[in-house]
Amino acid sequence: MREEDSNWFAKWEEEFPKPEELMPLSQTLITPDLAIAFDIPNPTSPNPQNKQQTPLVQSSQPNSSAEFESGELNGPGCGDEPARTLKRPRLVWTPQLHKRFVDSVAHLGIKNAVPKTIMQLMSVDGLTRENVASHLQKYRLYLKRMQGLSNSGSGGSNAQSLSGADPAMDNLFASSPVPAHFLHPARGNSDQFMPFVPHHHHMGVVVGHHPHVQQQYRQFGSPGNGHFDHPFLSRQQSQQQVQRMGTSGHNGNYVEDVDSAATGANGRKVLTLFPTGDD
DNA sequence: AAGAGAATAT
DNA sequence: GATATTCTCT
Repeated sequence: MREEDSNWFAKWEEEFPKPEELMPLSQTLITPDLAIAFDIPNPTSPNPQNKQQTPLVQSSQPNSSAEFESGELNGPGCGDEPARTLKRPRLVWTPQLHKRFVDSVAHLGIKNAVPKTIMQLMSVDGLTRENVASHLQKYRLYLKRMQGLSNSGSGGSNAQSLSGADPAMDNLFASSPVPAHFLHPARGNSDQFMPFVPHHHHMGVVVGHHPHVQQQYRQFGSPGNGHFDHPFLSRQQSQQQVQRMGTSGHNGNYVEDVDSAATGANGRKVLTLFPTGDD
């Protein structure tokens, strides 16, 4: 069909931030606090940069980073558990994260859009299946609600301009467009499935205690590749080599999705990525 | 046994 | 209300 169909993933890929644009994320399996508590020297790089203690959260970049919000503190008394059993802070679904989520779901097709697959496609470090499952549950609710309200010839994809019956709009889900085919059930539509392409864009997952220090959480390079057993390829890829699939057609790709979500026709960039508290 | 989905809890 | 956790069913 159209080349859009054949290259959908290429275009989709372009939506993602390039490695350079991603947050510097230093590979930290152990939280700084934990490391200090155990007198473990920083296993990664010496990190000459002093991490900013400023409570400033998300504003430096349109980085696609998920944020965690730590509800409880793990005092120095309970620091004997491996990081594995440590309780994860609450995941905060930022518009970026959600965008990623929606994109994944959209491109997977409803059929394959199950938590595990979505999670893999999203390739967000630290994201768990339950995180996705939980979000998916809510997202489906949102879609369902929307279907119910928009059945009267919404004509377009902006079903949200119908009755003001979508309070969820101001929260999160409205921040990313819902693919049209989501709004009406799959009819006679052949299942479009695809082998997921593991992007090694690691979105940083940031954990915050309070409006205070943020720590970087673990980073999973779960490529989900089961067929990389080539004997001659012992440890082939670091996450620095970003293999673009033959999309070398154009290189002038620029991210515009998330950022231009609120970009008016004027071309003025209104940063509404996060609640800057300005509006 | 793993995982999806709904129900329930925090 | 948002996200996590538990439970049931496949």
